[in-house]
Amino acid sequence: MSAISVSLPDGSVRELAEGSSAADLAAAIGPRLAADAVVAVVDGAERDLAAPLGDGAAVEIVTAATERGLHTLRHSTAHVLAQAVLDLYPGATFAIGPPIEHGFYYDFELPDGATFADADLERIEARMREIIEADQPFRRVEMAAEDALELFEAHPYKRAIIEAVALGVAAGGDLASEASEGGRVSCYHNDGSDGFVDLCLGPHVASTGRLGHFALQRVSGAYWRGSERNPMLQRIYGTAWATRKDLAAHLHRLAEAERRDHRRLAAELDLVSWPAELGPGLAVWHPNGALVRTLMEDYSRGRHADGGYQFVYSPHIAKSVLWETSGHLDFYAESMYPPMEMDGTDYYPKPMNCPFHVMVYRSSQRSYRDLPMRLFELGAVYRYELSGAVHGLLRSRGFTQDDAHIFCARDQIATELASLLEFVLSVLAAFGFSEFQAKLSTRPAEKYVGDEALWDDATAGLRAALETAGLDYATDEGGGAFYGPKIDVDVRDAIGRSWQLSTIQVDFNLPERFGLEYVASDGSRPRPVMIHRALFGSVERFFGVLVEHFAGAFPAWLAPVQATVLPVAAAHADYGAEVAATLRRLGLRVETSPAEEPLGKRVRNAKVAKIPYVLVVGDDDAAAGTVGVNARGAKKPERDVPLEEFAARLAAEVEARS
RNA sequence: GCCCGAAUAGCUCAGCCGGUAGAGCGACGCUCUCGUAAAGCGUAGGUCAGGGGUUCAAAUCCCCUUUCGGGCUCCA
Repeated sequence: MSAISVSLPDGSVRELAEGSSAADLAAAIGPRLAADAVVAVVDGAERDLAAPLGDGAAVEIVTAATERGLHTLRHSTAHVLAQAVLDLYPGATFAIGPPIEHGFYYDFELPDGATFADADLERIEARMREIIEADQPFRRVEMAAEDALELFEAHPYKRAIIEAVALGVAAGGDLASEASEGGRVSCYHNDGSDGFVDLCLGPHVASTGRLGHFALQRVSGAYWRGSERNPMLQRIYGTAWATRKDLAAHLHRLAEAERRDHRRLAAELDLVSWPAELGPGLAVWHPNGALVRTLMEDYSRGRHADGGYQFVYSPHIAKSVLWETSGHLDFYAESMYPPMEMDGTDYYPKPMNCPFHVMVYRSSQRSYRDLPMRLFELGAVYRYELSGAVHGLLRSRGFTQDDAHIFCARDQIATELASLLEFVLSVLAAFGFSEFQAKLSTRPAEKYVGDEALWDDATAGLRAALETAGLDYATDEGGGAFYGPKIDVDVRDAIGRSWQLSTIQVDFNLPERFGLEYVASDGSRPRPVMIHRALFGSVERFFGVLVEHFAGAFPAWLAPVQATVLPVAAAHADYGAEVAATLRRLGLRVETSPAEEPLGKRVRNAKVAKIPYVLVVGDDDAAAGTVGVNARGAKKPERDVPLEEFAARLAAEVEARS
């Protein structure tokens, strides 16, 4: 028997018997690797472990410890889900079942339009565990597309995929992962099953026994190929991990996210509510929420004043002619509220503030000496969001943009962008965010306005700003809007979720449409460039993100109540009032709670309200001018802290915004 | 907008196969005056989201509407 040699990622070379597979290679390297192996990457392409290796191949054994391995694990688990559903629901057919972040899903169609209920998940999951227990091998078979069409005769969605990927019938791009190209497709049989076979490009784990740390999560509807013109399929979502521990950690993160849900905390902390009478996506702000919001806005205004911005205001509605000129009625109409007619003219609620700021710019002749001109407004906008898309403060129909528009000369773009990005990051950092991820979106291939040199300049400016800021960023080639390139900034919150907040967009379009110009030093009249910039994005959404980030425990500078004073008994009420008054004179937000309830109860109430400091005052304190300090998060309370010392400490904490 | 699910006291929820509404917390009142996460007793509070239908009888079954949740799509 002749031998083949293959190379490993570390550069070493191994001799194997001809016909050996990646699984054999893993076994030859060590039993641990053989057990952990999920798939192989052979000459750069993912392959099943069972696939025979060619002489001279470069082979990497992939374990579930890597993203790639996990991906396969999840993909294979999706197949097991499909097998379970087809077993349990006669007449069911299946569509696609890819791995996704943290898990997988599979889309099905049940006979006679039947649907899954949450209770079905238990039954399906039990069947999946039986399939995993049976340790069925995944066996790859390649065949001509025509044969596959016959094999999947009873499954119209599979047939559609085959036609799309192998026979050139137009289809959505994400389906390409489901089968191979060139008139041939691949399928995976589960040996030992009741003849289950799925159309799939692979690769898969060696057998179902390799799987197991998964949970089915929910069922929902999803359109075939994501288009609302297509039939609605039944989608089942699940999560799958390499180890029991990873699965438990993921489920714990989900529970933590639920605990932090801003809609729940908004009710518990009396911040915001959504009365049904207002309609979807429309909130009212209660005193506590409004106070936090005011503090956020005041801080933002202060920073903008320092940053050379000028404040402007604009109305909530404007005549249709404004939106015709701006182009919004052409490309944004479906997100706009319908017009209201008055005196024979249509007025539209504004979905954006930019045209108004353009009006401010255009209100008088501008000189190069006026540039860059930075206009800022906390502008309320209204957008028609699909009713099913509305979600608390994070997605609403009315919200307030912290919107700035910067008008500058072409040669000022780069410096302006650099200082702009630095400004954005510095303000976000003040709210407790330290991890950022940016995305640079460049010129679309087809439809765009402005000349290429201008795009190149602006894009280079954005890139330089990102690099100066030392920001981690990805480039979305061709992902920019038609009117200019942009940077989006995501922040990572306390439990690792990322939120898209800030955006910096260069715009060559509006200055053109509104015929903006300025008088240059040589007397010529060039067009200014406009930069749109939202920092919080939406004040409401940013507030919601903050609530979740802090789990409702706002830092002292933002907390609606910074300290609560609890007299031990009625006899200490006067001293308690004195303590509260002293702190209030320093501008601190302090409440007192009289001794009508037991102290333990009042401490509990303060803790539940997530108040940063609980101050307990009794005989000793009244005599010595001290307070007992029970700080949020501290292991045990401090006793006999001089009032001046505590006041200075809280004032310093507020000042430092820590 | 579409699919699935949900809506019972201010909040969290119980209420089975239809027989006519309950708890805990909260609020209010009285008692208790207390050194660090829930004192005791009492009172009020619900057209069971709204409307229609089936039935001797509907919180419960059916239809419509509204709002919410999870998705699809979209996005700040």
